[in-house]
Amino acid sequence: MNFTFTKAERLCSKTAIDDLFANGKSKTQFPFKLLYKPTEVESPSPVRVMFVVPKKKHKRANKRNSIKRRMREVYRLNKHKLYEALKAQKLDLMFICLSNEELEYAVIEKSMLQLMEAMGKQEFIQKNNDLQ
RNA sequence: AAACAGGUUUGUUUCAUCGCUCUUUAUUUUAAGGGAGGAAAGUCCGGGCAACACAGGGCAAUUUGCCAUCUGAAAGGGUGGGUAUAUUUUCAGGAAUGAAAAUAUAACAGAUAGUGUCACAGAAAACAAGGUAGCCGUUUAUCUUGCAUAAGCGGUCAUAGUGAAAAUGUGAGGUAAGAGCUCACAUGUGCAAAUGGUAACAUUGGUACAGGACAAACCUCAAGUGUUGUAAGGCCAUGUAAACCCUGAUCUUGUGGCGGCCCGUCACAAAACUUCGGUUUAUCAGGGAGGGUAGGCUGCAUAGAUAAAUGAUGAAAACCGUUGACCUUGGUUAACGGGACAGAACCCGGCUUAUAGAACCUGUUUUUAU
RNA sequence: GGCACCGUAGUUCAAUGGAUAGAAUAAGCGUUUCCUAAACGUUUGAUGUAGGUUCGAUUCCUACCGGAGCCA
Repeated sequence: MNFTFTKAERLCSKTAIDDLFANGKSKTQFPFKLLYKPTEVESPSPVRVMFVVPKKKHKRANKRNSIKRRMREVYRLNKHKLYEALKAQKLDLMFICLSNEELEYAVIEKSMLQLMEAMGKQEFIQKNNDLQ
């Protein structure tokens, strides 16, 4: 099992980000909101992901940084479950923090796992529908 | 000794697992090494660096402003001194007040270069002015015949009153009453001088004057400042417009007819042709306006990226707090809890603001002892 | 990252250094009406925070806090 989190697994292109904001679908599970969109772009990783903590919610840069680091850590340790659920489907993801408070690791882990689980199911169903 | 306030310094350490970023090495993921701060923050100043501009001088705009000295590239900072104001203490005095000392504060050049402002109240707010208070003189009237009352005219600003502020204070002379009107002493300011001091400034006598505050109002004086900021700037890729307008230079150039084209020839000319709708009007350089692109490299670092690394989880040690136990009155031990402010984005130097805990220094208050 | 700017009633705006900080609108109460609206009357409500200059500060200066903006 691979726990690395390299550059290819992150969503870095400005055009892709704009596209995700414009055309992506969303799912909310409070402290977080998830934007997602299936893609056809060729990349070595099945999922490209990014993490957002808005400046409106957290004024101080060190607090934004620490929340982003915890979110990234949760994703890094649990991404293999999402990969198994997705199979060949490729996906762009964006996690947005909605909370005003500084979140603990356990809270982040719980709600992000729920979101990723739901994402796996939803994409599976959608893929089946496309096949039918 | 405790509490509080201010200042300076410091700003936890180690291990395990899983990771991130950069460099070098390897070349398919192997090894080695580097990886946040005192403020990285605010962007308040100064500089480097870059692009553009630039004969010289002035104007405008803007910054700084007691003196000496040290530090610094500069901005700024340190130390000492001077002056002013405030507070406290002591001394003198009946008091008003004065003198000395200590502490704190000061954007602390100029209000006698000029302009402006000073609400309300008040007679008057800076060229002084002059009232239905008051004081004084005088005219008329009254009857109580007076050091009277009322009215009018005039003098005056000491007294009262207004105000944040009322044209220096005390005493004497002077006067109808008064007034720097005059004199003496004092106070303050300007001028030139002497003495002390590197200087700011202080003291002394001379002379002229009596002048309100505000420059954090304009301003004056002295000393300085070219403008814009790394999203600057340079290179590459992608993409478009080979079209339009202006200027200059060059050339026989442009348009139309004929010969299939290159090209040649004929006609006309800044206009030519036309189906009367319109169509066409050379090349090069510079500028304008418009269109397109929405990426990368560099700038760029002995930390260093470009949706932006420096971490997450667990454990231990030291420190602090609470509770319990033991010996005993400050130690040991157990459990639980705590660790601030804050995260580099071109780099330095300062300033400002934030900061748990620890150490040191200063001040205030309380308690105890002498 | 850099550069420039703004904070006044719940809202939109005024106010030359002179004060009880004004106007419209909103909100509350009342009058009118069978009731509501409209109209009329009335009340409440503010200078972002902290210092300084000044007799006096929304205004001038300094430091913070907050909010919008520009760059190729």
